[in-house]
Amino acid sequence: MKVTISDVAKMAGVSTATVSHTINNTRYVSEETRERVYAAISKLGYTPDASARSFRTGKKKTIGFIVPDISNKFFATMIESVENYLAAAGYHLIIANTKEDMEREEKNIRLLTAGLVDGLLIASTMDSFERLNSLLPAGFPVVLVDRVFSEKKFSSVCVSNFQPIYRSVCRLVGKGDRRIGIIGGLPRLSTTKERISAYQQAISDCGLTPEETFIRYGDSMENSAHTCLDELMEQNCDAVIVTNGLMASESIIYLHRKGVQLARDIDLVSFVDYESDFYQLYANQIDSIVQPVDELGAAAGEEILKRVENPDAPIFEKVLTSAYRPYDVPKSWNHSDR
Amino acid sequence: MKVTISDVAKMAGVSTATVSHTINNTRYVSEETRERVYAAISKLGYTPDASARSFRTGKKKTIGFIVPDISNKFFATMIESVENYLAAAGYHLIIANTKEDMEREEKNIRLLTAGLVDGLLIASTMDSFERLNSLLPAGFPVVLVDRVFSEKKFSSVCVSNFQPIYRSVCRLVGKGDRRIGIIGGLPRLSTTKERISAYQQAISDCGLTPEETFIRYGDSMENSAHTCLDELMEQNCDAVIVTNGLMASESIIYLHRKGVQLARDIDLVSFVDYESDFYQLYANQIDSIVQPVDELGAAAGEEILKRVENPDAPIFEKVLTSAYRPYDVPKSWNHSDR
DNA sequence: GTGAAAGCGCTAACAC
DNA sequence: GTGTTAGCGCTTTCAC
Repeated sequence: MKVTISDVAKMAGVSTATVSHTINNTRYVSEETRERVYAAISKLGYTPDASARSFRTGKKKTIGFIVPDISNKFFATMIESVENYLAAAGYHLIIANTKEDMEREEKNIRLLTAGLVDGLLIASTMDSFERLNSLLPAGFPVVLVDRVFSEKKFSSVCVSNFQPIYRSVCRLVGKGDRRIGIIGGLPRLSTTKERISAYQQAISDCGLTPEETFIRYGDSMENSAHTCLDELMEQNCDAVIVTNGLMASESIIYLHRKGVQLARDIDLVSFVDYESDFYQLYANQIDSIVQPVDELGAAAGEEILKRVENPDAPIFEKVLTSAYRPYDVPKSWNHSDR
Repeated sequence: MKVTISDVAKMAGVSTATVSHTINNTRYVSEETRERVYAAISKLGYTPDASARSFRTGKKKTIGFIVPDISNKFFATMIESVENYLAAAGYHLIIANTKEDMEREEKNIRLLTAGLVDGLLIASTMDSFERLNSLLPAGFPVVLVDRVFSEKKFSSVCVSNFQPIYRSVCRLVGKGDRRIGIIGGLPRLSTTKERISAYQQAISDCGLTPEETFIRYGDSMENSAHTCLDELMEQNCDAVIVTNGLMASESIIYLHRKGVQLARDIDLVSFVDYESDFYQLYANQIDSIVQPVDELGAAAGEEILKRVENPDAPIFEKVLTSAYRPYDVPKSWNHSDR
C-alpha cells in the first residue's frame, strides 16, 4: 500500500502541515519534531508523490525539448548538455523527436504544453512563426534553440554562422576556386537561410558570378547529401561547402567512394559536430566550421529556467559564434575566435 | 486564467462527469450533448490538465529511460526508436543520462520512481544486481536494456554477441593471425563480460595460448581506446577486436594517425553502430559486428508498455543477435542471420 | 442518459 | 512552533 504524508504525520504524532514543512524547509520546525518526522519517514519508507506535488503546486520540475533528430550527434550532444544543466537545478528533461516533420512538432507541442512541462526548448522545424506561435499558450515559457524566426517574440539561443561561411568562401577564392557550390539544410530553416545568404554575399563581394545552380538543399537527415553532391559535381564545382555535420560526414564518405580526393580534386568546407570522429580524421584535408554545441545546450538550459522562474522576463537573444578552422592553420586556434 | 472542466460543464449546461465521459469515451453520451460539450471545449480552448489527470488516475503516460551516454550514437539511435514506439502509444519519454556513473544512476532512479514515470527502461551501469534492485520499489515496472544481470528478476531486452565474436576470432586465426587482442568496455558490464568470454573461448578452442595481456578494458566513452591500443601494439598484436562502436571509431582514427594501415598492418574487428558513417567508409577494410539497435529499441518499448499495463506479467527475456560481416563477403548479408 | 459529490496526496493560508 | 483545513482539476461510484 502506498504510504502518504498523513501516515507519516500519524506516526510522528504531528500534523501533515508539519511534515510538509519539514520536508520542504518551508517554515521553522523544532529540532525534536524534525527528528521524529524523519524517523517516521525512514521507518515507513515514505517518498512524496511527485504527481500530487506537481498537481498542487503547478510546477512539474520538468522541461520539454522539441528536437528535430535525436540521433544526429549535433542534437544528441546538445541534449546532453541541456540535461546536465537542468539536472543540477533539480529539473528533468522530456525529449520529443520531430524528425523534421511539422505535424509531429505540432502534436508534440500540444501534448507537452498540456500540463506536462514547465517550459519548452524548441529547435523548430516550422516554416512560419505564426504556425509555431499559435500552438503555444500565451505566456508559456519558451526558448527557441538553434533555429529562430524574424519575429522576436520568444527568447532564443542560437549560433551565428555568417562570419565563418563568409570567410571560408573568401579563402576558397583566394586559393583559386571559382565554381563554389553549397549544400544547405531545409530551405525553410533560419540556419539554412543565414548560411546561404552569407555564401551569396561573399560570392558577390569576391567578384564571382552568383549561380543559382550552385546552391543545393538537403534535408539535414541521413542520406540526403548524395544527390546534392552529384548535381554539384556535374557542374564541375571545384569547392563545396556543406552546412551541417551529418551531411558533411556523408559527403566525405561519398566522395571517398567515388574516388574523389579531398583537397586535391575538390575543396571541402564542412560543418562538424564538435569533437566528432570525422573532424579529427579529416582535420588536415578540409576546412571546418565548428559549432559550440555544449555552450549552446548550457545557455539554452540557463535561459529556460530563467523564464520558468520569471515568465515576464524580457525577451533575450543569445548568439554564439562558430569557429572557422581552415586546414593549414595550427589546431590551437580557438573556436571562440572570430 | 486557466480553463477547467467545470467551466466547460457550465457553458455546455451539463455536469463535469458528462464532460469527462465525453472526452474519454468512457460511457454513453447522447449525440446532442456530445456536440454541446465539444462546442464549449473549442470555444473556451479547453485542454485537460495532464497533472491533474495523472494525479487522479495514478498513470503518468510517461516512461523513463536511464541511459549511460546519450551522445553515443548507439544509445541515441535506441532512444529514437524507443521514443517512436512509445509516442505511437501515447506515451512520453524522460531521459536520464548517467555517464556510466553509478551514483548518477542511483540518483536518477530514485527521482524517476518517485511518481514521475509509469515504468523504467534501464541500461544500467551498476556493478551489482543488489544495488540496482534495492533502488526499485517492489513491483515497479522495469525492463533492463542491453545490459543484464545473472539474477533474473527483471524482464530484459538485450543482444547476444557471443556468436559473432567467436566467429571473428576463428576467422582471424584462419587468416594467420596469432596475437589477437581485444578491447572491452567497462569490466563490470554484462556486455563486456559476455564479449570477453566469447573471445577467450574461441582463442582456446582454436588452439592459441590465452594471454591475459591481450585483453584491455576501455570505459565505453570518448577517448578511452587510445591507451588500450598502444598497449596492444606494444605487444605486437596482429589483430584487434574492439567491442563497441564509439571506441571502434576512435581506434580507426588513431591507427590512421599513427600510419598503421588497416587490413595490411593490422586486422581490425569492430563493433559498429548500425548505419554508421564509419561502417560505410571502412566496410571493405575491417570485419564488423553490427548490432540491431532499432529492433532493440522497439522491443524495449514494447516490453515496458506490456509491463506497465500488467505489472504481474511473467519475466520475459528477449535476446537479439548481432550480425557478423567479414569484409570480403557481399554486403547483402543480412544482419539478422547467424 | 446524466448528475452529485467524494476524494486522489499534497501545500499553504490562517489560526492559535 | 504547530495544527486545521480548503482546495488544486480531474475521474468515478452511486444514484436516479
